[in-house]
Amino acid sequence: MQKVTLKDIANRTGYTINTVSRALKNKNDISLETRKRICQVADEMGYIRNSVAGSLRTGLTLSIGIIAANVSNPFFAIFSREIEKRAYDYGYNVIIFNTYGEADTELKRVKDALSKHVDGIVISPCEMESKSLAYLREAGIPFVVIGRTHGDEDVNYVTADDEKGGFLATRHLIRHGHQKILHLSGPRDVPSTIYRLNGYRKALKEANIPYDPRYVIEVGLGCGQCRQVIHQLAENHFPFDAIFAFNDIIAAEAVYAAYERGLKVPEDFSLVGFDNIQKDILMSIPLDSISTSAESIGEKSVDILMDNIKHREHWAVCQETLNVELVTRGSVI
Amino acid sequence: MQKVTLKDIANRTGYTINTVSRALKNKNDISLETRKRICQVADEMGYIRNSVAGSLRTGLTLSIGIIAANVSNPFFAIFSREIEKRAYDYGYNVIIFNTYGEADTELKRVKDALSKHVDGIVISPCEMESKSLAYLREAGIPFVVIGRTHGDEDVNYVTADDEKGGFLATRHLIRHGHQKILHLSGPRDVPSTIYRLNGYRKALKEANIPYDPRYVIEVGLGCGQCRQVIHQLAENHFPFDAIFAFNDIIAAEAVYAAYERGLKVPEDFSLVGFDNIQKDILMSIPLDSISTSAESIGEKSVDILMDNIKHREHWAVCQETLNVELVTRGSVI
DNA sequence: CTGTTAGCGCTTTCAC
DNA sequence: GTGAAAGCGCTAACAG
Repeated sequence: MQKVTLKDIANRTGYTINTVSRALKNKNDISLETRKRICQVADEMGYIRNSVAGSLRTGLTLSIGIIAANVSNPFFAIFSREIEKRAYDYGYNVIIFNTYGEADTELKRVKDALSKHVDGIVISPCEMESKSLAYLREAGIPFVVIGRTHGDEDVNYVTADDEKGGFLATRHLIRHGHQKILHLSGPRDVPSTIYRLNGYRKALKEANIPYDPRYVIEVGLGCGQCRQVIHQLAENHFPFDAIFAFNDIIAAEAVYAAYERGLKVPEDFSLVGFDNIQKDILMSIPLDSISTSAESIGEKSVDILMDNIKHREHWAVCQETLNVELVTRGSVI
Repeated sequence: MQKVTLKDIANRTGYTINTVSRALKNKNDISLETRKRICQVADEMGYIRNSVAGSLRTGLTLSIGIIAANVSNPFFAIFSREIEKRAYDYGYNVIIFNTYGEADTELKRVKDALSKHVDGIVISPCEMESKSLAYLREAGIPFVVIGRTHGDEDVNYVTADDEKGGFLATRHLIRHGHQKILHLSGPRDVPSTIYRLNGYRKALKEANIPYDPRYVIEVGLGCGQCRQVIHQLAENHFPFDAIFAFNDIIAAEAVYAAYERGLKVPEDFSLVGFDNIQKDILMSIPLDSISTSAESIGEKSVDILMDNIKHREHWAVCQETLNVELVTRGSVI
């Protein structure tokens, strides 16, 4: 099928291209009658606006990019969904760019996104001091960093209140009488790791439980790393009666590993995760977790981006730490 | 920062826009020296190609659309990742469009995608007789339907060998001595549902186990529906010693529900799922499942699309049923 | 109310 | 080897 353009409609109706364009936009400097006629003909001819041409003209593509490690990771999957949905409400599309946690790939993908002229970018950088962020600042495109705070005063970010989350999770375990609480911590260089750990320590302190560094174990985010850790602990008969995991994915892995050794949650140990992915994805066992309470990170990111795009030249920086709350399902007894 | 265009580079180097364009494309009708010089200057000036302009000119956007119910569903999350990765290898980007299983939304999103001038579309239609598909055919854009076969001879599709999968899953359970095998079946109007059920029946027949329709229960794909079913069965003391679930997500939900009633997998019943999402996402318990054996559905879809795009005017239709195999992890004893 | 004109940034064809 | 010119389809500014 031939593509129908404004020109075709113009030829058919006898109006000029410009009039057709304005009529289809429902501008009221075109008579109602003409508008109706033109819209009808456009419809008949199966006209679909070529937004590539429009974008070239207006300088806006009405699309944003998501740059993250891997959209098949449930956290990012949910995140992408949230973003796509919110963006849609603003009339925006979403292009996904997976970095697989590689800095080089990340930079390439940032350039790809820029080349596609996305109007804004949501990025979860794979490194703290990321070249990509410097690049994005240079480029002068609106972007929001998510999941990790950022030193610079002039970079947008959205993150959950990690310290409070860590505190709530740990206090929850303590209140159920647990004392030997393992913290399966995230990668050292991720800010959230530090904050969640701080929350953990704060809760211990509040309960006068001495902090024992052997109970904090760093777990890579790669698949299978947590499993090893659990197996090793079991091997050594390391005593613990509860786990606070850096996130729900690590928690799930802990359950899996425990299962392999004949340990059950919550009978053999209680467990709390983080991110509450279970609000969107069923996880085969109930898992207590920490969730942002009002808006989600994805939604907030889009709101910021849209604000920035609207105030093209001088936008306001927004650094948001979202409130969190505990969600209980029964993995703590 | 001001956007750098070919014109800027032309001004700076003294060459014409055209020469710059050709030089950056490394065309060999430009002298090597000039090419080097121009590329260097482009680099210095931080030039990023405006692919919107290029697309308008060439008619190709180098992006494809994924239209599916919901990318936060693990199956589609993995699927999107596969597609994004493969597309990237071809120099393509991916735009996501969530339909939330609503036919109206789906059609809108198809039009959005067409408006964005994607070069091709991978779609998992929410209805069997989808208006969207008719629309896509009209539009003459390459598209691949996934996950469900399609009556029309001239529509591309990729699907797993559902019947074989259903057969392998059920035979696996039978071989472990199970006789009272529940099949948590998918929605009636999804072709895969029928095929997987056929496989189930075939395996029963092979083992001379009479088919009992009470053992096939249709479960909606919405969250929580499977849970109800399991609870009801438990309430009624309906006897079963194994479950073959339509997919891994339903399987996960079954585990969850069973857990709530104090039943464990595999001690209290064995369980097999479908899609093997666990190859990418950890599921807290080991789950036997059915997987496509060589290429994945996502990869194959992209390959087909790229072939269609290349042979712009008269492409070959490709209807592919991918071979499947059983993956065991210990949820069947 | 509608038409005219110009141009977004790139690629392609053809000429020199 | 390089330049000149045209045009992809749309929109914005201005004219009438």
